[in-house]
Amino acid sequence: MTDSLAGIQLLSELTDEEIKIVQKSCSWKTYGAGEQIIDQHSESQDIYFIVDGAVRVVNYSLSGREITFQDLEPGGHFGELAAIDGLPRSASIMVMGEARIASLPAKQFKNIIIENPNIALKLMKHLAKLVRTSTTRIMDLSTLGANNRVHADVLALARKFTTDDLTAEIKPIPVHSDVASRVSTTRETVARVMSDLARKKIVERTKTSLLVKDLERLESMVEDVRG
Amino acid sequence: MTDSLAGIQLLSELTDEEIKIVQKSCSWKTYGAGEQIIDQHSESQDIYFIVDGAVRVVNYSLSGREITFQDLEPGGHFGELAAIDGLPRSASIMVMGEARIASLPAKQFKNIIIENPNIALKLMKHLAKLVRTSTTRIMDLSTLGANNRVHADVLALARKFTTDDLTAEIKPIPVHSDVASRVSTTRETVARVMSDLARKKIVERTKTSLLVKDLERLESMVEDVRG
DNA sequence: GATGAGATGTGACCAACATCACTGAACACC
DNA sequence: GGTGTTCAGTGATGTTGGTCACATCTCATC
Repeated sequence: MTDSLAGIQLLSELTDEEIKIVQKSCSWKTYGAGEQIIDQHSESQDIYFIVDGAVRVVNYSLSGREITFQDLEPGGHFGELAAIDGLPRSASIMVMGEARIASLPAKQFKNIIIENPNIALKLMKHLAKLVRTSTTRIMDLSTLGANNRVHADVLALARKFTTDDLTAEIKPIPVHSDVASRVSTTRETVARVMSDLARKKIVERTKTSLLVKDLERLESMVEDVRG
Repeated sequence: MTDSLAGIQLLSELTDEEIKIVQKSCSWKTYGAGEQIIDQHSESQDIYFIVDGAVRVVNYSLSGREITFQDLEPGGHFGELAAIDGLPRSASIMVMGEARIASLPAKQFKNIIIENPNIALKLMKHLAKLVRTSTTRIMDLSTLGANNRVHADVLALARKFTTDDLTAEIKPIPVHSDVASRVSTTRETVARVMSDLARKKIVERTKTSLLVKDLERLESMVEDVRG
């Protein structure tokens, strides 16, 4: 495997030359499934680039409940917050599957930002997006009931996998406890909502995928409440 | 009144000369109590600076419920998100009292950012802070019950007004419905929690202020659950 | 004071959901 | 083919807190 930052979206403005320089400043490491890359309360301030594999941004409450914030894919990055403001980590990062990760010290990252206004702007857009998604999540938590949040999550998944405009094939089948952790409810509630959606012929569980058979109806179930 | 941007934190790195130039590009306006400066679904992309007065960042659900995100003071700014990414507004802004506001078109704001890396960095820190506060709010909504969230809010207020380390005098007395809107619950629940805190001698309502008499106990009520 | 608009305090009621406790599937690995 | 592990489905039960419906209270204003 060739360790390259060529696919990192945040850095795509850099020239090949510049990328090579950054590459050399990075520490490279492969993490195994379930490993914790960043612990919520660690002091490090590096920024990390996902070259291969996927990671999950999570947080745990005292009671042990797990809250999922995002799943990140190759080309993405994490750890920007601490790199920018020097404060403790705002969340933990856990590896799903196996992942090849590059990390860069905050100082050098800041230099890149200062010297490349385009990257700075890109990073700002990225942060703005984070704020926006957080905002809608807060709205959802404040105004929707747990079942509606599950509906909304299934709908969001469906939109990523939509075949035509009426149906979608979500593959692989989402694990209930993952959904629960994304929308802040319990595994059981998710199971009940899924059963209910199946009973209403809105979704159908097959061997390998979750078919959304009536996208419209699902949409209306969410929009009736969310607006 | 002299219209000046001298007190705007985000722009404090600019020289007096530069500030004057920016000032001229701004539109200035005074808003009355209750006026809406930004409507959630408007298309504008200006950034706004609060010269005098205070504004509230809010959002309304379809069902009419009001969710408060932040209260902003003189020296602050809002509307950065749309100015940065060009997307629709993420929230509405309403004026409390009366306010003097300057607005600057996105394009010119972006120029400032590109030409002043320090300001860019400052803005990034600001965005990072927004993400962090959103994150803890999501955690609170996901893991704390409504009463605990009220406790947490009172505690946060108390910390802003702390006299010694044991007590605090919150002045003016927070309006219950405002608290409710900040922590996503109902006015009634806030009233009940406040009654309960008073019964336990943790707070005391006087003519003009809310005394927190046992800060420690309040802290432990929150930390037992939050961590 | 009289009148009215906000803001509060509290009881009664009920729906939504978390929790607990199992039973079953599905699938990998000896 | 047995055995362990992870995931899914579902009933019973209890709590939380939202909703409704009033009764006050406090001020400002005429």
